[in-house]
Amino acid sequence: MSPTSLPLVEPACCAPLTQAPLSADEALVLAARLKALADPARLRLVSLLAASTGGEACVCDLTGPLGLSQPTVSHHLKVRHQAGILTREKRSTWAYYAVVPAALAALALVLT
Amino acid sequence: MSPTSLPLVEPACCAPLTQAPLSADEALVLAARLKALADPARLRLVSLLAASTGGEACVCDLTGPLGLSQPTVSHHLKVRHQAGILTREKRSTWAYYAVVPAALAALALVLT
DNA sequence: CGCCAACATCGACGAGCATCTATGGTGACA
DNA sequence: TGTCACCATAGATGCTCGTCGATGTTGGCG
Repeated sequence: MSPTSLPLVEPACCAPLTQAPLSADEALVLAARLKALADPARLRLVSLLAASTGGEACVCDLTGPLGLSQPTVSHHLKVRHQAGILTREKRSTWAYYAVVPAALAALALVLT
Repeated sequence: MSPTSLPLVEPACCAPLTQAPLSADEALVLAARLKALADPARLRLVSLLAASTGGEACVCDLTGPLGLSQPTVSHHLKVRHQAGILTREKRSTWAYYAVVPAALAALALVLT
């Protein structure tokens, strides 16, 4: 998809699915956001981050529990950061990622 | 994945993502359910069905608005029926599909 | 200044999947 | 009983994407 960032939080994008039929464009945006979560590794990433102290963790803390290589973890983090689901903060050598609660809430709302 | 049906409604499966870290198995199940929605055509299917009178529609009513061939629509409906998101009722010549509201609600709950 | 650790990027490979055309099965109706 | 919709299945194809190894970049430290 687009290599640039995809604003997730601000517009609720669409009304709940069960209200009005989705346009092709709206469906495209929503599907992209759901795809950002519809993967075992990415779901575990979210829960690992959320359960960490301070709600954040660096890449090196995640490769172990996930059983994935460092480039793969870094790739997932980047994709989901672009989707607006994660925040990224670089402190010296380490890059700390955290979950954006509003992003998940917005998706949940669409499912009614 | 398994060719047989996948029970979606009954167990909430997992606690909200932000509570406890997900096991690999739980993540697999959840991801499968999210993937059943993470596609533009399938999202539009849900909204079309939900917005129809009586909350149901037959295959021939969906191919037009979706712009997809009949086998493709039939395929999507089958997959999501197996995922527990849709119900199927055959009346004479037509096959009517409807949304299971509880299935969407269960997914929304996991996103907290 | 030189070395090392943490992270990002690149290129490639393989699995999974959405879609199509063609075909089979089934119920309605004259 | 023959014909015609409606729907499901089968097989094939092209694309997306998750994953990896290799390499580049940057900041800390002796």
